[in-house]
Amino acid sequence: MTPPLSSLPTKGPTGTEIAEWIRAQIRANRLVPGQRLVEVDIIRKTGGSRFKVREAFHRLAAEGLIDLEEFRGASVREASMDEVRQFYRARAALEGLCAGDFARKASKHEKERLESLALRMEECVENGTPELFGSLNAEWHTLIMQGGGNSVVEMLVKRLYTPVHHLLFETFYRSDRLREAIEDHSRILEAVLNGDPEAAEKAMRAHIENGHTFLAELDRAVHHA
Amino acid sequence: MTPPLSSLPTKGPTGTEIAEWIRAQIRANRLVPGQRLVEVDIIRKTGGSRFKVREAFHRLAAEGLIDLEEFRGASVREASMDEVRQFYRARAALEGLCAGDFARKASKHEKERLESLALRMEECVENGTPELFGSLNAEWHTLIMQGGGNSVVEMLVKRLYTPVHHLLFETFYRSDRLREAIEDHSRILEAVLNGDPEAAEKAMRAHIENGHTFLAELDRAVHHA
DNA sequence: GATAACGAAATTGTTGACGATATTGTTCGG
DNA sequence: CCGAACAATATCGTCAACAATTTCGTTATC
Repeated sequence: MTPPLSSLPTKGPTGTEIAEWIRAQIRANRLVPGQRLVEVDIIRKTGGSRFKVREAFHRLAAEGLIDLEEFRGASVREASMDEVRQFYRARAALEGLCAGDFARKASKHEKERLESLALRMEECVENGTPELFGSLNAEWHTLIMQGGGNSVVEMLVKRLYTPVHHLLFETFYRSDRLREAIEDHSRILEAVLNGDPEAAEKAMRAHIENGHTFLAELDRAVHHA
Repeated sequence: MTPPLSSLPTKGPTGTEIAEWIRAQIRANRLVPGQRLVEVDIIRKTGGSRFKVREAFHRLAAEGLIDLEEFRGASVREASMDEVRQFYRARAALEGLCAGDFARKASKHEKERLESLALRMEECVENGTPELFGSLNAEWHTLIMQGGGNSVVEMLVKRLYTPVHHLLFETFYRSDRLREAIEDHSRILEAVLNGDPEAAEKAMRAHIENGHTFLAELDRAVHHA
């Protein structure tokens, strides 16, 4: 067998990659809840084959990120406000667990990094750079989850984030919520520095519940208007 | 509106049904960790087409229940002991959350049902009927999760159960573990009857952590032999 | 006897075509 | 002008055939 020419470089994306592309689109709010995902469009935009696109669809459907209806294709799943509440409560329990573990076994370097992130986020609030706050905040939560040493929980939490990512992003432009978050963070940081797992868990759970409360009130205000 | 499954007589199983069949096989320990899943075999045993089987594979891979390797097909994922620990810790946090919510808002009927289940499980230990204990135990946990009113958490927990179901099943034949579980259950029941969410959460978390401790010691004993 | 090279069989990856269904557009009658 | 029946298009579901790759048994060589 002589595979004559090096025809390798023209390799399309794999199903997993397409799924990640779709997830990214959803996080970036370029695909909004309820929007239909037409196979041909995805093929055009990603270069993948129809087969791979469908593979991606099934994976995302299993994650609960999209709906698959017979002969009607895929559409971005839209979470009800009650479901959003459930997402936040689940995250509170899981990230609380991680925060406790992190307080239990964080290294000196990790603690310093956490403190540094907290300081930089405070600067963001003063300087009015919410986009930077968002990425630092993601780093903050990732650091604690990875430091907790439970990759299963980390994956679960990531899946809980994606469906509400666009909502979360809005809150970064609300300076009152940011100030509240800063206070939450300092409480978490203090508990971690003191090596107090229970306090860290409690503070993290409160932090996330606060985030949901803010979101719920925002939604209620919009609904009344 | 929805012409579901039964109204289509001469049609093979859908992808979701095949996935559920595979899950059931894994839970029943008829498919053991590491075992390869050959497409043709699944087709023969379920009557589904190859296309549907692959659809099921991708769903299960997204759940993390099977591994999918290029040109090497699917195989039942085997969890390391460390991963099993992470499963149990995640479950402890999530089911603890549900137990708290359940204690907060369980109806009189639900409380009675919980008490009844506890009594019947005690009888199982005395009568030596571990299979029945297993199904009652499943009912117990399901009741608390559904009563908590968080279907998102319920789904997450179910996915955390499946990969360790065969291990869990073994423990039902250990009367010492069963007696320990009975005591855990009575503590949870008491907290629920008292309407004490924090105690209920704490007791549930302890219950599941105990379950893992037992499993870990069992594994250590086997490993030393 | 051990090892490497080879080839047949088994298994999975991919593509394209065709039927089934939903969606949209059009026409007709009132 | 409006609504209902009908036709055209778009989109999805399924399957069968083919290509690519691994796996495993066989043989040749040292």
